[in-house]
Amino acid sequence: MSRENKTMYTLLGLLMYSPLTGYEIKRTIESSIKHFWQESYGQIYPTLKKLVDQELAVVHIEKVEGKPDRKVYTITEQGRQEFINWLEKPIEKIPIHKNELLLKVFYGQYLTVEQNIEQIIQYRQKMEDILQTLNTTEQFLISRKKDDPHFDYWMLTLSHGQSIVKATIQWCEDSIDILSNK
Amino acid sequence: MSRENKTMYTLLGLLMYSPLTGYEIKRTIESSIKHFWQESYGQIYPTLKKLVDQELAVVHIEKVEGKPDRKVYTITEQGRQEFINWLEKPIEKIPIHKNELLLKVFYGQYLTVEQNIEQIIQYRQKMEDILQTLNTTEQFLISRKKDDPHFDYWMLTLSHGQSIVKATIQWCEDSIDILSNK
DNA sequence: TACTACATGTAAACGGTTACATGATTGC
DNA sequence: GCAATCATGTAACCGTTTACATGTAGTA
Repeated sequence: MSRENKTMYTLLGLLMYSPLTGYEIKRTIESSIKHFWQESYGQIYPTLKKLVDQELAVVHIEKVEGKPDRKVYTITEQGRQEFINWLEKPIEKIPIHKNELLLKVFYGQYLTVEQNIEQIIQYRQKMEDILQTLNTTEQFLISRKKDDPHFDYWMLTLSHGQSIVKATIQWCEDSIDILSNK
Repeated sequence: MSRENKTMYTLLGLLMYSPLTGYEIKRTIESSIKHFWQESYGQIYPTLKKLVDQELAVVHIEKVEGKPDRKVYTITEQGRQEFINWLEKPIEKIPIHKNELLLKVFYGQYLTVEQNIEQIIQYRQKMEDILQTLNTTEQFLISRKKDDPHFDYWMLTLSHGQSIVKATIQWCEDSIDILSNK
């Protein structure tokens, strides 16, 4: 079995909720877990094929007039067990995240203080944009999904994003202060 | 030129400080930027070769009795310019970080509340371990490097790590509370 | 005796994105 | 007429890690 690749479980988890096509899976990811998880078609379609090979899902083809066939994937009982099995396991490694801004800050001495501050200001702006998006998603969830049994868990992933981004913005502000007093 | 690979600039940045061998570069990374940046030998050695090819660095071989030759790399004037050039550019994309814990939380409805809490408790423990390491590094920096001209910038990268980890621990505690009241 | 530190390097595999191919329908 | 949406899929490439090969010297 693969060492790091969690695409299989990502797809199984979505199929637990309802049968989906590859295209719908991509769209669903885009509107729900995008802020901490992404999958490209280059991963999704081959993985769906694997799921069928391993009998964790079944396909049935829906013919639609004037459009390409829809290949709808449905999770099997085996698939459900495999998914729950993964879900119950504690996570092993927390991989580090390469952060280019921090790399530049680490080498900050080779620029002027002003240049460093400018860099951090631009980073803060990006963080504020991300926070906006998260807040919009939160409003959407509250207004449209608050009766969904998954609601609380979806909100937890959102509030994680908000916490981290807010902490990052605070760090930007503190850092700008520190550099300004140099 | 490559689209995403920043290994070249990472190495140039270290060589700006002093000439180093591939082995020393690896060790230096381990003790300074490890918490937000990693490079493996499989990246370092081929990249050093490229730096020499592009005349951004030069090698000279030091023969040591009883040990393999040391290949010491020194940055060239061209290399310094290339490095500063990269350093001045604002960062473009902020890639999202795949977070397996959040993926599991997102699918939390398929487990019991207790199982989710347990998962988050274990995650918090890992975060506390990371915080410990960061604090130790901070003490080391303060006691041994506080007169280094890079000190303030090194501290900024450390405090970034501390902020994010603390925010994550806080999120864990809040989430455990929310789930306990379900 | 075995492990760690020193030191260099490569090949294979893995995980992932991007670009491309194909083509109908709907809305501006 | 053009862009977007629906829909499937692959090939090429990129970035990275892991495992291996090689060998000495010191230490527990």
